[in-house]
Amino acid sequence: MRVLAVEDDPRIAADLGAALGAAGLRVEFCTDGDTAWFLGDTEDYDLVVLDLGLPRLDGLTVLKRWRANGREMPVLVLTARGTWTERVEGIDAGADDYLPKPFRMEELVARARALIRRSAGRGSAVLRAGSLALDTNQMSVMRQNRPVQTTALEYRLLVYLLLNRDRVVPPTELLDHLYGDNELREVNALEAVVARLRRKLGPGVIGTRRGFGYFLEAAGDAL
Amino acid sequence: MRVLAVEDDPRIAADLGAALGAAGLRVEFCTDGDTAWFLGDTEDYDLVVLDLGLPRLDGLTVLKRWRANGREMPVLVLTARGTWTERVEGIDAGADDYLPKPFRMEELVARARALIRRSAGRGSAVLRAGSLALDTNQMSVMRQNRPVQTTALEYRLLVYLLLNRDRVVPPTELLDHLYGDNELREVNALEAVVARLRRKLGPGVIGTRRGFGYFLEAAGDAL
DNA sequence: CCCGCGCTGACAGGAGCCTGACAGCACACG
DNA sequence: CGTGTGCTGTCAGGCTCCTGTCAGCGCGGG
Repeated sequence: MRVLAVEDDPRIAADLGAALGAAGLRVEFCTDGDTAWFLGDTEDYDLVVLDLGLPRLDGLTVLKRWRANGREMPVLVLTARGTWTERVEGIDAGADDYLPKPFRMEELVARARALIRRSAGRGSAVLRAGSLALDTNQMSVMRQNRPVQTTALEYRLLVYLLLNRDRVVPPTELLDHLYGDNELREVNALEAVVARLRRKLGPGVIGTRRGFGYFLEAAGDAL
Repeated sequence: MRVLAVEDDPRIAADLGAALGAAGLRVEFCTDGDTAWFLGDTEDYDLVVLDLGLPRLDGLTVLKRWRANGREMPVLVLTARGTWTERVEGIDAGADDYLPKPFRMEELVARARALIRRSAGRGSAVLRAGSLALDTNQMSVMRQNRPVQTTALEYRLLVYLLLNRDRVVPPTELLDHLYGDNELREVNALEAVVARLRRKLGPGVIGTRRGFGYFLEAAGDAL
Protein backbone atom coordinates (compact mmCIF):
# COMPACT_ATOMS: atom_id res chain seq x y z
CA MET A 1 0.00 0.00 0.00
CA ARG A 2 1.37 3.34 -1.06
CA VAL A 3 0.85 6.35 1.17
CA LEU A 4 1.71 9.95 0.42
CA ALA A 5 2.46 12.04 3.49
CA VAL A 6 2.38 15.81 2.96
CA GLU A 7 3.98 17.46 5.96
CA ASP A 8 6.44 20.32 6.19
CA ASP A 9 7.47 19.84 9.82
CA PRO A 10 10.40 17.39 9.62
CA ARG A 11 9.85 16.09 13.16
CA ILE A 12 6.26 15.14 12.54
CA ALA A 13 7.19 13.76 9.13
CA ALA A 14 9.72 11.45 10.74
CA ASP A 15 7.15 10.21 13.24
CA LEU A 16 4.65 9.65 10.46
CA GLY A 17 7.17 7.66 8.51
CA ALA A 18 8.00 5.47 11.46
CA ALA A 19 4.41 4.81 12.49
CA LEU A 20 2.96 4.18 9.03
CA GLY A 21 6.00 2.20 8.01
CA ALA A 22 5.62 -0.05 11.04
CA ALA A 23 2.00 -0.57 10.01
CA GLY A 24 3.23 -2.15 6.78
CA LEU A 25 2.61 0.84 4.53
CA ARG A 26 5.05 2.30 2.05
CA VAL A 27 5.35 5.99 2.75
CA GLU A 28 6.51 8.73 0.41
CA PHE A 29 6.97 12.31 1.50
CA CYS A 30 6.74 15.77 0.18
CA THR A 31 6.88 19.05 2.02
CA ASP A 32 5.14 21.64 -0.12
CA GLY A 33 1.80 22.03 -1.80
CA ASP A 34 3.06 22.23 -5.35
CA THR A 35 4.75 18.87 -5.45
CA ALA A 36 1.97 17.41 -3.34
CA TRP A 37 -0.52 18.42 -5.98
CA PHE A 38 1.63 17.03 -8.74
CA LEU A 39 2.26 13.70 -7.03
CA GLY A 40 -1.33 13.17 -6.00
CA ASP A 41 -2.48 14.01 -9.50
CA THR A 42 -0.15 11.72 -11.37
CA GLU A 43 0.61 8.82 -9.03
CA ASP A 44 -1.69 6.19 -7.61
CA TYR A 45 -1.79 6.30 -3.84
CA ASP A 46 -3.98 4.23 -1.58
CA LEU A 47 -4.03 7.02 1.00
CA VAL A 48 -2.88 10.61 1.40
CA VAL A 49 -2.09 12.17 4.78
CA LEU A 50 -2.34 15.90 4.21
CA ASP A 51 -1.24 18.70 6.51
CA LEU A 52 -3.17 21.90 5.90
CA GLY A 53 -0.47 24.43 6.75
CA LEU A 54 1.83 24.20 3.75
CA PRO A 55 4.29 26.45 1.93
CA ARG A 56 3.64 27.50 -1.68
CA LEU A 57 0.13 26.07 -2.02
CA ASP A 58 -2.46 25.63 0.68
CA GLY A 59 -3.49 22.11 1.60
CA LEU A 60 -7.17 22.75 1.12
CA THR A 61 -6.55 24.12 -2.35
CA VAL A 62 -4.49 21.09 -3.24
CA LEU A 63 -7.27 18.82 -2.07
CA LYS A 64 -9.91 20.71 -4.02
CA ARG A 65 -7.87 20.53 -7.20
CA TRP A 66 -7.40 16.78 -6.84
CA ARG A 67 -11.12 16.26 -6.48
CA ALA A 68 -11.82 18.59 -9.39
CA ASN A 69 -9.56 16.38 -11.50
CA GLY A 70 -11.43 13.29 -10.43
CA ARG A 71 -8.79 11.90 -8.09
CA GLU A 72 -10.65 9.66 -5.67
CA MET A 73 -8.07 8.37 -3.21
CA PRO A 74 -8.90 8.71 0.49
CA VAL A 75 -7.39 11.76 2.15
CA LEU A 76 -6.77 12.15 5.86
CA VAL A 77 -6.38 15.80 6.82
CA LEU A 78 -4.18 17.04 9.66
CA THR A 79 -4.44 20.52 11.08
CA ALA A 80 -2.80 22.45 13.87
CA ARG A 81 -5.87 24.41 14.88
CA GLY A 82 -8.74 22.02 15.22
CA THR A 83 -11.49 24.56 14.93
CA TRP A 84 -14.90 23.55 13.91
CA THR A 85 -14.96 25.77 10.82
CA GLU A 86 -11.75 24.29 9.50
CA ARG A 87 -13.12 20.84 9.92
CA VAL A 88 -16.16 21.73 7.90
CA GLU A 89 -13.97 23.25 5.23
CA GLY A 90 -11.87 20.10 5.06
CA ILE A 91 -14.82 17.76 4.69
CA ASP A 92 -16.28 20.17 2.20
CA ALA A 93 -13.13 20.13 0.10
CA GLY A 94 -13.34 16.36 -0.15
CA ALA A 95 -11.44 15.03 2.86
CA ASP A 96 -12.44 11.58 4.10
CA ASP A 97 -11.30 12.03 7.68
CA TYR A 98 -9.91 14.70 9.91
CA LEU A 99 -7.40 14.68 12.79
CA PRO A 100 -6.57 17.74 14.92
CA LYS A 101 -3.05 18.20 16.24
CA PRO A 102 -1.76 17.15 18.61
CA PHE A 103 -2.70 13.51 18.16
CA ARG A 104 -1.35 10.14 19.19
CA MET A 105 0.33 8.21 16.41
CA GLU A 106 -1.69 5.12 17.23
CA GLU A 107 -4.83 7.03 16.48
CA LEU A 108 -3.52 8.20 13.14
CA VAL A 109 -2.51 4.68 12.16
CA ALA A 110 -5.91 3.33 13.17
CA ARG A 111 -7.71 5.95 11.10
CA ALA A 112 -5.38 5.45 8.17
CA ARG A 113 -6.09 1.74 8.19
CA ALA A 114 -9.80 2.34 8.46
CA LEU A 115 -9.71 4.65 5.45
CA ILE A 116 -7.79 2.21 3.31
CA ARG A 117 -10.16 -0.54 4.30
CA ARG A 118 -13.21 1.56 3.59
CA SER A 119 -11.94 2.66 0.19
CA ALA A 120 -11.57 -0.98 -0.67
CA GLY A 121 -15.32 -1.21 -0.22
CA ARG A 122 -15.25 -3.38 2.86
CA GLY A 123 -15.80 -2.49 6.46
CA SER A 124 -14.06 -5.56 7.75
CA ALA A 125 -10.39 -5.82 8.49
CA VAL A 126 -10.23 -9.18 6.73
CA LEU A 127 -9.92 -9.47 2.97
CA ARG A 128 -11.22 -12.74 1.56
CA ALA A 129 -11.18 -14.49 -1.77
CA GLY A 130 -12.29 -18.08 -1.73
CA SER A 131 -10.15 -20.07 0.66
CA LEU A 132 -7.77 -17.16 1.07
CA ALA A 133 -8.11 -14.79 4.04
CA LEU A 134 -5.87 -11.85 4.87
CA ASP A 135 -6.20 -9.94 8.15
CA THR A 136 -5.04 -6.36 7.72
CA ASN A 137 -4.86 -5.82 11.48
CA GLN A 138 -2.73 -8.79 12.35
CA MET A 139 -1.06 -8.70 8.94
CA SER A 140 -1.58 -12.43 8.73
CA VAL A 141 -2.52 -14.65 5.82
CA MET A 142 -4.59 -17.86 5.95
CA ARG A 143 -5.12 -20.41 3.20
CA GLN A 144 -7.76 -23.07 3.80
CA ASN A 145 -7.74 -22.11 7.51
CA ARG A 146 -4.03 -22.80 7.77
CA PRO A 147 -1.72 -19.90 8.54
CA VAL A 148 0.84 -18.91 5.90
CA GLN A 149 4.01 -17.04 6.82
CA THR A 150 4.65 -14.20 4.40
CA THR A 151 7.34 -11.57 4.16
CA ALA A 152 6.48 -7.89 4.05
CA LEU A 153 6.83 -7.70 0.29
CA GLU A 154 4.77 -10.79 -0.35
CA TYR A 155 2.10 -9.45 1.99
CA ARG A 156 1.87 -6.14 0.17
CA LEU A 157 1.60 -7.91 -3.15
CA LEU A 158 -1.24 -10.08 -1.87
CA VAL A 159 -3.12 -7.10 -0.46
CA TYR A 160 -2.94 -5.31 -3.74
CA LEU A 161 -4.17 -8.31 -5.67
CA LEU A 162 -7.01 -8.76 -3.18
CA LEU A 163 -8.05 -5.13 -3.55
CA ASN A 164 -8.13 -5.61 -7.32
CA ARG A 165 -9.49 -9.12 -7.35
CA ASP A 166 -11.73 -8.79 -10.40
CA ARG A 167 -9.01 -7.38 -12.58
CA VAL A 168 -5.84 -8.49 -14.30
CA VAL A 169 -3.08 -6.30 -12.88
CA PRO A 170 -0.20 -5.39 -15.21
CA PRO A 171 3.33 -5.96 -13.88
CA THR A 172 4.17 -2.27 -14.26
CA GLU A 173 1.32 -1.32 -11.96
CA LEU A 174 2.42 -3.85 -9.38
CA LEU A 175 5.96 -2.54 -9.52
CA ASP A 176 4.58 0.97 -9.03
CA HIS A 177 2.77 -0.06 -5.88
CA LEU A 178 5.40 -2.33 -4.38
CA TYR A 179 8.34 -0.02 -4.83
CA GLY A 180 8.85 3.70 -4.96
CA ASP A 181 9.62 5.10 -8.37
CA ASN A 182 12.95 6.28 -7.10
CA GLU A 183 13.98 2.68 -6.55
CA LEU A 184 13.29 1.06 -9.88
CA ARG A 185 13.24 -2.70 -10.08
CA GLU A 186 13.18 -5.03 -13.04
CA VAL A 187 10.16 -7.09 -13.88
CA ASN A 188 12.07 -10.19 -12.93
CA ALA A 189 12.19 -9.07 -9.31
CA LEU A 190 8.41 -9.15 -9.31
CA GLU A 191 8.38 -12.55 -10.95
CA ALA A 192 10.64 -13.85 -8.19
CA VAL A 193 8.31 -12.53 -5.49
CA VAL A 194 5.33 -14.11 -7.20
CA ALA A 195 7.14 -17.42 -7.49
CA ARG A 196 8.00 -17.46 -3.78
CA LEU A 197 4.46 -16.53 -2.84
CA ARG A 198 3.02 -19.23 -5.03
CA ARG A 199 5.20 -21.82 -3.38
CA LYS A 200 3.83 -20.82 0.00
CA LEU A 201 0.19 -20.51 -1.01
CA GLY A 202 -0.02 -23.53 -3.25
CA PRO A 203 -1.59 -23.64 -6.69
CA GLY A 204 -4.81 -21.98 -7.71
CA VAL A 205 -4.33 -18.61 -6.03
CA ILE A 206 -2.22 -16.36 -8.21
CA GLY A 207 -2.84 -16.72 -11.90
CA THR A 208 -0.94 -15.39 -14.88
CA ARG A 209 -2.45 -13.98 -18.04
CA ARG A 210 0.40 -14.19 -20.45
CA GLY A 211 1.18 -10.83 -21.96
CA PHE A 212 -1.06 -8.94 -19.52
CA GLY A 213 -0.28 -9.55 -15.88
CA TYR A 214 -1.29 -11.34 -12.70
CA PHE A 215 -4.67 -11.91 -11.11
CA LEU A 216 -6.33 -13.65 -8.19
CA GLU A 217 -7.94 -16.89 -9.22
CA ALA A 218 -9.03 -17.99 -5.75
CA ALA A 219 -12.31 -16.19 -6.30
CA GLY A 220 -14.55 -19.19 -6.75
CA ASP A 221 -12.95 -22.14 -4.97
CA ALA A 222 -14.26 -23.92 -1.89
CA LEU A 223 -12.88 -23.58 1.58
CA MET B 1 -0.48 2.28 -26.39
CA ARG B 2 0.84 4.45 -29.21
CA VAL B 3 2.65 7.65 -28.38
CA LEU B 4 3.81 10.36 -30.75
CA ALA B 5 6.82 12.35 -29.53
CA VAL B 6 7.45 15.65 -31.30
CA GLU B 7 10.93 16.86 -30.39
CA ASP B 8 13.68 18.37 -32.51
CA ASP B 9 16.54 17.98 -30.03
CA PRO B 10 17.94 14.52 -30.77
CA ARG B 11 19.34 14.09 -27.26
CA ILE B 12 16.02 14.73 -25.57
CA ALA B 13 14.28 12.62 -28.20
CA ALA B 14 16.52 9.69 -27.37
CA ASP B 15 15.82 10.08 -23.67
CA LEU B 16 12.11 10.28 -24.35
CA GLY B 17 12.23 7.12 -26.38
CA ALA B 18 14.07 5.23 -23.68
CA ALA B 19 11.86 6.40 -20.82
CA LEU B 20 8.49 6.00 -22.52
CA GLY B 21 9.56 2.74 -24.07
CA ALA B 22 10.54 1.40 -20.67
CA ALA B 23 7.09 2.41 -19.45
CA GLY B 24 5.58 -0.01 -21.92
CA LEU B 25 4.51 2.56 -24.50
CA ARG B 26 5.16 2.37 -28.22
CA VAL B 27 6.86 5.59 -29.25
CA GLU B 28 7.07 7.18 -32.68
CA PHE B 29 9.01 10.33 -33.43
CA CYS B 30 8.98 13.33 -35.63
CA THR B 31 11.11 16.45 -35.48
CA ASP B 32 9.23 19.26 -37.18
CA GLY B 33 5.83 20.84 -36.93
CA ASP B 34 4.70 20.01 -40.43
CA THR B 35 4.97 16.25 -40.15
CA ALA B 36 3.79 16.44 -36.56
CA TRP B 37 0.60 18.08 -37.71
CA PHE B 38 0.16 15.55 -40.49
CA LEU B 39 0.77 12.51 -38.27
CA GLY B 40 -1.43 13.73 -35.44
CA ASP B 41 -4.17 14.48 -37.91
CA THR B 42 -4.11 11.18 -39.75
CA GLU B 43 -2.89 8.60 -37.22
CA ASP B 44 -4.53 7.45 -34.02
CA TYR B 45 -2.35 8.06 -30.98
CA ASP B 46 -3.18 7.50 -27.34
CA LEU B 47 -0.92 10.35 -26.33
CA VAL B 48 1.17 13.10 -27.93
CA VAL B 49 4.23 14.63 -26.28
CA LEU B 50 4.71 17.98 -27.97
CA ASP B 51 7.68 20.31 -27.78
CA LEU B 52 6.72 23.91 -28.44
CA GLY B 53 9.96 25.11 -30.02
CA LEU B 54 9.81 23.49 -33.43
CA PRO B 55 11.17 24.22 -36.92
CA ARG B 56 8.76 24.96 -39.78
CA LEU B 57 5.55 25.15 -37.73
CA ASP B 58 5.09 26.25 -34.14
CA GLY B 59 3.93 23.66 -31.65
CA LEU B 60 1.06 25.76 -30.38
CA THR B 61 -0.23 26.24 -33.92
CA VAL B 62 -0.04 22.51 -34.54
CA LEU B 63 -2.01 21.83 -31.40
CA LYS B 64 -4.68 24.40 -32.27
CA ARG B 65 -5.13 22.94 -35.73
CA TRP B 66 -5.54 19.45 -34.32
CA ARG B 67 -8.24 20.61 -31.97
CA ALA B 68 -9.91 22.59 -34.71
CA ASN B 69 -10.08 19.36 -36.72
CA GLY B 70 -11.67 17.54 -33.82
CA ARG B 71 -8.63 15.49 -32.80
CA GLU B 72 -9.19 14.62 -29.15
CA MET B 73 -6.10 12.69 -28.07
CA PRO B 74 -4.40 13.87 -24.87
CA VAL B 75 -1.44 16.18 -25.48
CA LEU B 76 1.42 16.80 -23.06
CA VAL B 77 3.27 20.02 -23.86
CA LEU B 78 6.99 20.59 -23.24
CA THR B 79 8.55 24.01 -23.28
CA ALA B 80 11.97 25.47 -22.64
CA ARG B 81 10.77 28.64 -20.95
CA GLY B 82 8.28 27.72 -18.30
CA THR B 83 6.67 31.13 -18.04
CA TRP B 84 3.23 31.55 -16.72
CA THR B 85 1.88 33.12 -19.90
CA GLU B 86 3.11 30.26 -22.03
CA ARG B 87 1.44 27.82 -19.74
CA VAL B 88 -1.85 29.61 -20.10
CA GLU B 89 -1.42 29.70 -23.86
CA GLY B 90 -0.77 25.96 -23.91
CA ILE B 91 -3.82 25.07 -21.87
CA ASP B 92 -5.79 27.51 -23.94
CA ALA B 93 -4.71 25.85 -27.17
CA GLY B 94 -6.03 22.54 -25.89
CA ALA B 95 -3.12 20.94 -24.05
CA ASP B 96 -4.03 18.46 -21.32
CA ASP B 97 -0.88 18.91 -19.30
CA TYR B 98 2.24 21.00 -19.29
CA LEU B 99 5.87 20.36 -18.34
CA PRO B 100 8.59 23.04 -18.26
CA LYS B 101 12.16 22.11 -19.17
CA PRO B 102 14.29 20.96 -17.60
CA PHE B 103 12.36 18.09 -16.13
CA ARG B 104 13.10 14.66 -14.72
CA MET B 105 12.20 11.80 -17.03
CA GLU B 106 10.35 10.08 -14.22
CA GLU B 107 8.12 13.10 -13.98
CA LEU B 108 7.31 12.98 -17.64
CA VAL B 109 6.53 9.29 -17.55
CA ALA B 110 4.30 9.77 -14.52
CA ARG B 111 2.35 12.52 -16.23
CA ALA B 112 2.12 10.58 -19.46
CA ARG B 113 0.67 7.61 -17.62
CA ALA B 114 -1.80 9.80 -15.77
CA LEU B 115 -3.01 11.34 -19.02
CA ILE B 116 -3.49 8.00 -20.71
CA ARG B 117 -5.26 6.65 -17.66
CA ARG B 118 -7.59 9.61 -17.50
CA SER B 119 -8.47 9.48 -21.17
CA ALA B 120 -9.10 5.75 -20.87
CA GLY B 121 -11.54 6.52 -18.08
CA ARG B 122 -14.30 7.15 -20.53
CA GLY B 123 -15.80 3.84 -21.55
CA SER B 124 -17.32 0.86 -19.77
CA ALA B 125 -15.52 -2.25 -18.66
CA VAL B 126 -17.41 -4.68 -20.87
CA LEU B 127 -17.65 -4.44 -24.65
CA ARG B 128 -20.52 -6.33 -26.25
CA ALA B 129 -21.64 -7.23 -29.73
CA GLY B 130 -24.38 -9.81 -29.98
CA SER B 131 -23.29 -13.01 -28.26
CA LEU B 132 -19.78 -11.69 -27.89
CA ALA B 133 -18.66 -10.09 -24.64
CA LEU B 134 -15.20 -8.79 -23.80
CA ASP B 135 -14.30 -7.70 -20.27
CA THR B 136 -11.51 -5.13 -20.30
CA ASN B 137 -10.85 -5.62 -16.60
CA GLN B 138 -10.41 -9.36 -16.60
CA MET B 139 -9.09 -9.27 -20.16
CA SER B 140 -11.43 -12.15 -20.85
CA VAL B 141 -13.63 -12.99 -23.82
CA MET B 142 -16.99 -14.80 -23.78
CA ARG B 143 -18.94 -16.20 -26.70
CA GLN B 144 -22.48 -17.35 -26.02
CA ASN B 145 -21.64 -17.26 -22.29
CA ARG B 146 -18.75 -19.63 -22.76
CA PRO B 147 -15.25 -18.40 -22.01
CA VAL B 148 -12.79 -18.23 -24.87
CA GLN B 149 -9.05 -18.33 -24.26
CA THR B 150 -7.28 -15.68 -26.28
CA THR B 151 -3.67 -14.62 -26.60
CA ALA B 152 -2.59 -11.03 -26.07
CA LEU B 153 -2.49 -10.28 -29.77
CA GLU B 154 -5.86 -11.85 -30.50
CA TYR B 155 -7.33 -9.91 -27.59
CA ARG B 156 -6.05 -6.59 -28.85
CA LEU B 157 -7.40 -7.34 -32.30
CA LEU B 158 -10.84 -8.11 -30.91
CA VAL B 159 -10.88 -4.94 -28.84
CA TYR B 160 -10.12 -2.87 -31.87
CA LEU B 161 -12.83 -4.51 -33.92
CA LEU B 162 -15.32 -4.01 -31.10
CA LEU B 163 -14.43 -0.35 -30.84
CA ASN B 164 -15.06 -0.02 -34.59
CA ARG B 165 -17.94 -2.45 -34.82
CA ASP B 166 -20.00 -0.55 -37.38
CA ARG B 167 -17.18 -0.17 -39.83
CA VAL B 168 -15.06 -2.28 -42.17
CA VAL B 169 -11.50 -1.96 -40.89
CA PRO B 170 -8.72 -2.09 -43.50
CA PRO B 171 -5.84 -4.50 -42.82
CA THR B 172 -3.32 -1.66 -42.88
CA GLU B 173 -5.14 0.08 -40.06
CA LEU B 174 -5.19 -3.09 -38.00
CA LEU B 175 -1.49 -3.60 -38.59
CA ASP B 176 -0.89 -0.02 -37.47
CA HIS B 177 -2.66 -0.62 -34.19
CA LEU B 178 -1.33 -4.07 -33.43
CA TYR B 179 2.30 -3.35 -34.20
CA GLY B 180 4.57 -0.35 -34.16
CA ASP B 181 5.54 0.97 -37.58
CA ASN B 182 9.14 0.34 -36.72
CA GLU B 183 8.38 -3.37 -36.58
CA LEU B 184 6.64 -3.93 -39.88
CA ARG B 185 4.69 -7.09 -40.45
CA GLU B 186 3.23 -8.49 -43.62
CA VAL B 187 -0.48 -8.65 -44.15
CA ASN B 188 -0.29 -12.40 -43.94
CA ALA B 189 0.69 -12.19 -40.28
CA LEU B 190 -2.62 -10.48 -39.61
CA GLU B 191 -4.48 -13.06 -41.68
CA ALA B 192 -2.95 -15.79 -39.55
CA VAL B 193 -4.08 -14.08 -36.36
CA VAL B 194 -7.59 -13.66 -37.72
CA ALA B 195 -7.71 -17.30 -38.75
CA ARG B 196 -6.68 -18.48 -35.28
CA LEU B 197 -9.21 -16.18 -33.66
CA ARG B 198 -11.98 -17.40 -35.94
CA ARG B 199 -11.26 -20.99 -35.02
CA LYS B 200 -11.63 -20.13 -31.32
CA LEU B 201 -14.73 -17.95 -31.67
CA GLY B 202 -16.59 -20.03 -34.21
CA PRO B 203 -18.28 -18.73 -37.35
CA GLY B 204 -20.31 -15.58 -37.62
CA VAL B 205 -18.11 -13.25 -35.61
CA ILE B 206 -15.35 -11.86 -37.80
CA GLY B 207 -16.35 -11.19 -41.38
CA THR B 208 -14.29 -10.34 -44.45
CA ARG B 209 -15.13 -7.77 -47.08
CA ARG B 210 -12.96 -8.89 -49.93
CA GLY B 211 -10.64 -6.08 -51.01
CA PHE B 212 -11.54 -3.85 -48.06
CA GLY B 213 -10.93 -5.44 -44.69
CA TYR B 214 -12.45 -7.11 -41.66
CA PHE B 215 -15.56 -6.32 -39.67
CA LEU B 216 -17.60 -7.61 -36.77
CA GLU B 217 -20.68 -9.47 -37.90
CA ALA B 218 -21.80 -10.60 -34.47
CA ALA B 219 -23.86 -7.45 -34.19
CA GLY B 220 -27.30 -8.95 -34.66
CA ASP B 221 -27.20 -12.60 -33.63
CA ALA B 222 -28.92 -14.19 -30.65
CA LEU B 223 -27.28 -15.25 -27.46
C1' DC C 1 -11.83 -20.60 -67.19
C1' DC C 2 -8.17 -18.00 -65.09
C1' DC C 3 -6.29 -14.72 -61.86
C1' DG C 4 -5.45 -13.21 -57.50
C1' DC C 5 -6.98 -12.34 -52.85
C1' DG C 6 -7.60 -14.43 -48.78
C1' DC C 7 -7.52 -18.88 -45.82
C1' DT C 8 -5.15 -22.52 -43.50
C1' DG C 9 -1.95 -26.12 -41.68
C1' DA C 10 2.83 -26.93 -40.53
C1' DC C 11 6.87 -25.35 -38.56
C1' DA C 12 10.72 -22.87 -36.53
C1' DG C 13 12.30 -19.08 -33.95
C1' DG C 14 11.67 -16.44 -30.11
C1' DA C 15 9.27 -13.94 -26.46
C1' DG C 16 7.43 -14.39 -21.99
C1' DC C 17 7.48 -16.51 -17.85
C1' DC C 18 9.18 -19.69 -14.13
C1' DT C 19 12.60 -21.46 -11.10
C1' DG C 20 16.76 -22.64 -8.51
C1' DA C 21 21.06 -20.74 -6.99
C1' DC C 22 23.65 -17.10 -5.16
C1' DA C 23 25.15 -12.86 -3.10
C1' DG C 24 24.32 -8.48 -0.85
C1' DC C 25 22.01 -6.41 2.73
C1' DA C 26 19.50 -5.27 6.91
C1' DC C 27 18.48 -6.49 11.23
C1' DA C 28 18.49 -8.89 15.62
C1' DC C 29 20.95 -11.24 18.85
C1' DG C 30 24.68 -12.45 21.69
C1' DC D 1 30.94 -5.10 17.68
C1' DG D 2 30.88 -9.55 15.37
C1' DT D 3 27.91 -13.04 13.79
C1' DG D 4 24.05 -15.34 11.96
C1' DT D 5 19.58 -15.45 9.89
C1' DG D 6 16.17 -14.29 6.79
C1' DC D 7 14.73 -11.31 3.01
C1' DT D 8 15.21 -10.02 -1.70
C1' DG D 9 17.24 -8.64 -6.27
C1' DT D 10 19.92 -10.57 -9.91
C1' DC D 11 21.39 -14.04 -13.03
C1' DA D 12 21.28 -18.01 -15.95
C1' DG D 13 18.92 -21.80 -17.71
C1' DG D 14 14.91 -23.96 -19.32
C1' DC D 15 10.25 -24.56 -20.67
C1' DT D 16 5.89 -23.43 -22.72
C1' DC D 17 3.30 -21.23 -25.86
C1' DC D 18 2.83 -17.60 -28.97
C1' DT D 19 3.37 -15.97 -33.62
C1' DG D 20 5.49 -14.80 -38.18
C1' DT D 21 6.62 -17.14 -42.28
C1' DC D 22 5.95 -20.17 -45.98
C1' DA D 23 3.66 -22.93 -49.24
C1' DG D 24 -0.36 -24.69 -50.97
C1' DC D 25 -5.29 -24.41 -51.69
C1' DG D 26 -10.10 -22.70 -52.15
C1' DC D 27 -12.98 -19.58 -53.91
C1' DG D 28 -14.98 -15.37 -55.62
C1' DG D 29 -14.91 -12.24 -59.37
C1' DG D 30 -14.21 -11.00 -63.97
